[in-house]
Amino acid sequence: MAATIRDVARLAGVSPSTVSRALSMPGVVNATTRARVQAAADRLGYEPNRAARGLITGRTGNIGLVVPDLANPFFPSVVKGVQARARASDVAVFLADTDEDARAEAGLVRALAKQVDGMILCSPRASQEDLAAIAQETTVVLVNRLVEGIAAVTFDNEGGMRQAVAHLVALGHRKIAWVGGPQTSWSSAHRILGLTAAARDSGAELIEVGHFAPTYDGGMAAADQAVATGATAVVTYNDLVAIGLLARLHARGISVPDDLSVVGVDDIAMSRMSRPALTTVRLPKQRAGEIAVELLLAVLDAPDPDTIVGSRGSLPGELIVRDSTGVAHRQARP
Amino acid sequence: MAATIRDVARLAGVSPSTVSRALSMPGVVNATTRARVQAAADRLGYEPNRAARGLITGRTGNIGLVVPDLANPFFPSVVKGVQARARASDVAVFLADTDEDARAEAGLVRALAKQVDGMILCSPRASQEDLAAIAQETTVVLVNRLVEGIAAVTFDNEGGMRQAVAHLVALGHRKIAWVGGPQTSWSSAHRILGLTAAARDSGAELIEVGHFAPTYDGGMAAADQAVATGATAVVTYNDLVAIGLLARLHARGISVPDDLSVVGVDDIAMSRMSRPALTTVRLPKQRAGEIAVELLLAVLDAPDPDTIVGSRGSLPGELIVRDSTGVAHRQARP
DNA sequence: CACAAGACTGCAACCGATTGCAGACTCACC
DNA sequence: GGTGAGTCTGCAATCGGTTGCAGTCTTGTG
Repeated sequence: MAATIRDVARLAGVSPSTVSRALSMPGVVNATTRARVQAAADRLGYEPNRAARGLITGRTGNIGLVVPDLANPFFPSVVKGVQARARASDVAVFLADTDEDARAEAGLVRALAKQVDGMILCSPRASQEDLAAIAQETTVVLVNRLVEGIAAVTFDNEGGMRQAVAHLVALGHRKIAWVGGPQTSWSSAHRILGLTAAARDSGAELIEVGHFAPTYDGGMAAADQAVATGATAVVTYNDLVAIGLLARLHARGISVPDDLSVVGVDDIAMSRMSRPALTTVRLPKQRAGEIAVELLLAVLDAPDPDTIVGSRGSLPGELIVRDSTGVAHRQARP
Repeated sequence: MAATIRDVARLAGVSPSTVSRALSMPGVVNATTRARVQAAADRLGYEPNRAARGLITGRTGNIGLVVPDLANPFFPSVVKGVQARARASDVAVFLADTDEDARAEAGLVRALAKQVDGMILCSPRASQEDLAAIAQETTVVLVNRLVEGIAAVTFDNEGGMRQAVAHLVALGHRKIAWVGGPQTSWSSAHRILGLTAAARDSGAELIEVGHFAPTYDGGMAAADQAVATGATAVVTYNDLVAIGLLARLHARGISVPDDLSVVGVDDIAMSRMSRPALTTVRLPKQRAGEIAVELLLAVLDAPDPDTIVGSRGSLPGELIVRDSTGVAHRQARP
């Protein structure tokens, strides 16, 4: 059985209160006493029980993290960022995977809320109303989603899309297809805004191919429709979709980038490994996780949280040019 | 602020004890009273604070999960399995990523131990002694590692390697190279045992190429050495390595599978997306996570945990044949 | 040498739950 | 109507910590 504060107190010959103070408010306790307590604590391998502390102080030192699907390589990156930053502040992380189930989300948040100081919801699938309700009960930071009145860290989707379009237009592309993500995806909606604006500004034509699952198979499914548009370049919702699309194009004997250029979004690890290596808009996923933690801790510490809610971070994307984009030298296919 | 048991009690006009009983020991409480309590709890959105419960009952309903690196696609799969199974039993999961730091491992376990009922350590990098010490203090289940006296769920490395060798030998390969993982990797050590035995039994020659990082770059680094052995087939520590190896072979103009066959291990999502699609030994990663939770819960519930420790699960691998393996029709390269 | 100020430390209450124990109440039966 | 059995519910202690308050012990000063 793990050592309690009483065990340490007994061994050091002091009261539990003194142990508590010696460990968490050094300076208040006599140096000699503190050394004795420290020695006892070390010998027993004592670590205070955060849960118990949380009952008193209202701060457990735990945070919750909810993601839709860890199998999507985007999320492990964010989780890693959260982990790293949390560890640096001696904060432990509860992780929940909702399996893309919007209803499960609220329930999980509820269950976790009691044992954490606050929660980070990454790309939440829940409705705006549900999120607002959740934020009412516990401190929340959103990642990759924007809801009125809730602190959030997002990616600059518009800027990223502008970079992609500028790159393609510079290569001579004038007809660009967009393979969208899930209908309900917040980021998909914002990416198309950026694309539309960028296309308009640069005189290119944008053709929407529709909504697809944000997966390899979704990309396979989208490929033929993208080709049928006659576009010379395709921008996809994310890299997984782009890679699935590449596979289908390869199977059909359509050459990338000679016949068709392809651009993804995210820059997951897999993207540099695809053939051809994927041109993509890199999102600072890990950084987003780190910032989310910082934002959450800041909100928790703030006397007036509302001042901070306003300061949300929008992280810039960065175009990574690899081999899946090239000069538009063929006419559009029939 | 979230509702406490006292709030519910006040609203229902009963004592906190009655609320506690009404919610967790139905049958003991009068039906009328219980209904009143239930209504009050629902209205306040009451969820008991597990941490507080844990102080009394010794069971928090939380478990800890430690992985070396979420960026390695192997681990998110395991985590997903753990998540899914834990959620089914209404158990919450603490996740920690050690960043491949063996020393951090023990510290993280210590910090988490107090707020969880038990921990699952996935592919722990810590020494056998440290693990034994950890298991002394808290209930532990290992995944992908075997240590005397600790419950564990492992993969049948030997069996998987036998399947791979049988496949290659059937294709006519007689000279097989092995690209090993990290020196300290338990599974790498066991895979080579299986390979050696299988090679011996089937009259094939096994050539060890050395130890490499379990990453794409590790595979790139290993490729040239693997080719230099003159082997007609290569088995790699895992799929990431195999995919890196494929990339380097492609760059050098070495055709897979015509010039060289490649077999990976794990069957991560990426493997079917590589070009050529990777033949690999599929490990039931998610299942391993699920079983680890079951094992942990069983050990926790067992009156005498030692009886269960013996019953460790070894999960079979399954050879998935794709396009990276073919008939050995060329002579070994110089 | 007495006394006051200041530095430490311990006592006890508290956080949000659970649970053994005993008191209160209902009801049936003699 | 009194008594006993049985059912239900509340009291109070407990878990592992934290913290306001008060008591003790030093130490310095007049």
